[in-house]
Amino acid sequence: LSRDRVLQAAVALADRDGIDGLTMRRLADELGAEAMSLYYHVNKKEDVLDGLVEVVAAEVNQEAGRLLPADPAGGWQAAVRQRILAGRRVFLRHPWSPPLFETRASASPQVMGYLDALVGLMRDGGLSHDLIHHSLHVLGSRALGFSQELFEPGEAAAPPSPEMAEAIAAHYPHLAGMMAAVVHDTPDTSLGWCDDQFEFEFSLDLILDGLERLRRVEAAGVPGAATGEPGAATGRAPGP
Amino acid sequence: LSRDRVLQAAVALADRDGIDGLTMRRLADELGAEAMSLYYHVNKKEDVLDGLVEVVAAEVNQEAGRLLPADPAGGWQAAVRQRILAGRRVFLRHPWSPPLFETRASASPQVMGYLDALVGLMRDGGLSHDLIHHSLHVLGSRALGFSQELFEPGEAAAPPSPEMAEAIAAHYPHLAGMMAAVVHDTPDTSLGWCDDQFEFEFSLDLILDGLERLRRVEAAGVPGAATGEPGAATGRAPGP
DNA sequence: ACCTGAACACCGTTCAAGT
DNA sequence: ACCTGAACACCGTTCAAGT
Repeated sequence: LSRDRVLQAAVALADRDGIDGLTMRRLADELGAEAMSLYYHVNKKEDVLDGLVEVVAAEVNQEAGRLLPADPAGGWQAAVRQRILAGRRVFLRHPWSPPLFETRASASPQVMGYLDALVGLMRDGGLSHDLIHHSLHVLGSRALGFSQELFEPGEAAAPPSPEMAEAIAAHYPHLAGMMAAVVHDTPDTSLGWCDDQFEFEFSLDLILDGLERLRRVEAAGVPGAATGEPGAATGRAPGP
Repeated sequence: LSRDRVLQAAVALADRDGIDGLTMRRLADELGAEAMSLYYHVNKKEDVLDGLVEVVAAEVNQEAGRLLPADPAGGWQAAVRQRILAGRRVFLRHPWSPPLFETRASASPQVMGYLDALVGLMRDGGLSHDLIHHSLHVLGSRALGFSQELFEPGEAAAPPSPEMAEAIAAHYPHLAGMMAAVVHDTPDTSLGWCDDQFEFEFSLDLILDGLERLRRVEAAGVPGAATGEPGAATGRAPGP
């Protein structure tokens, strides 16, 4: 019994039963010990949860570490893209972990290390520190490899039944129109009308593309011109 | 005592004590009743949490409903932007609610109504249903008015102490460089080196701008050309 | 119809006690 | 040094009982 073994067992338990199934008592059971024994290796349950973030983030770093150098033709975007998609593969294996990262990422050395490397890739690509800072805000959790969907994958992703669709159409005409059009236009994905991997990559590319555009603005003009104020960033005229 | 009064009290309690302070027993106390009385008006605690999403989302719709029509010169982006920023004002008042939305938005008629109107605005702006669908994925929770930060506002947002900065610099050179540069470049915001409102608007504009660009691609070319496959969206050549 | 008390099955955690 | 049993203060929830 050790802190490490406790954390490994906790990951396994969460993978199997979800985060709600992770209980100090059940965790101890899993290890063939009494609940109170855990407290010799761990301060509180909070400490276990912090440790889980650390373990999963380490897995992300390991997955990212296995990557071959990205095709230079793809620019900094290709390098960032493949790193983030590597992270995503890990989160698909541990779907209970994103909510944990959302509250605890800031405390994790492994996460800091991951982001440090990501910032390095962007720096190599010629982005200013200021633009990189903004990019971390735009990416949010996507920088790590997951995104919080409003309608979680698998639920709204399943095609609604006809009578359900009818009811939706009556109250939410625009949503209904959108759903009908999407299902119709992409029959190949109609078993679930949202392809999560596709949408993740689409979103990531849209953001990386926007950042690259700002990099070019910076490179061409006055430093800070691209990031000085909202609106300026997108070329809109400042409001009244 | 009624379902409505229970939910109102729950919002007030969460505003005051946070989501962890929201307990069936304490909620009953707040209402001058016994814990078990609540179960006459509510099925389970889950039902209360669903209700909270509904109440907050209704507040978002109310805030959005008060908006004047956006300046037509700003295009669909101005309309979407002001609607989303209205939502954000509500979430600033109820900071405990985003995690709830992340798991329960799909069940909420109020959220559906909000999104329906948002889709309508984009439709008016000439975006295809397909592009609108992607845009909801890109925006994620930002469509509603909040974004999940990896480093939560207020913590990493405070400038690190000198010795802390030293330690960070040793292990995370790129992060340290970024932090130093950002603090140096924007001394006016140095009391907290991230201006959350600015970053939210910056990110939102970057995304809306990317979507508008795709709309123009669609308008100019073959339908679906802008959204057919990852990479195509950003003009990159498809990978091998 | 609406509310309640007692009770049950769980939590995380403390603390004194074991080896 | 490491583990444990009993106990405490809390949970959500059921159920029979009150008015």
